[in-house]
Amino acid sequence: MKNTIKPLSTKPVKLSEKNKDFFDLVYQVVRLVPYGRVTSYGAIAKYLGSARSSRMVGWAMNASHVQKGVPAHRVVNRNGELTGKMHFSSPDEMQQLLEAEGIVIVDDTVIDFDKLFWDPVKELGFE
DNA sequence: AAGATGACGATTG
DNA sequence: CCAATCGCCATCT
Repeated sequence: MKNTIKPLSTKPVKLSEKNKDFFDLVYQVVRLVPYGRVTSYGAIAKYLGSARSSRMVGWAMNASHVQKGVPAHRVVNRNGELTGKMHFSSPDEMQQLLEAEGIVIVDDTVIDFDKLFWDPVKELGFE
């Protein structure tokens, strides 16, 4: 799997305007996740109005690692599992970043996920 | 052009 | 509770 966004490449960004918007929105929402809290792909998808396109959120996150200020480690799946840890520079980086924020993780799963869960729809309101 | 893939999620058996 | 399936939709091969 190659990155679609290659800012350092001669190849231009290969994203349509529509997707660019979607990516930006995802980044913005993720950036709003408070320190020590987490959210899910589905929650973001729902907030963006595409409740059934959580996979696209995951895809957006895949490209987010080239962005700055996007705490991708605060985004886990609906069970609080660190499903995207393998996509970090180091497989353990995601967990370490979360633990550094006081989040307890056991077996790649966030403990008290329901308490730490930050739902953009609920916190920011529906648009 | 067609089928496979995936940082997902909900449902069903 | 675990496994199989389906819906979703941009990308990749």
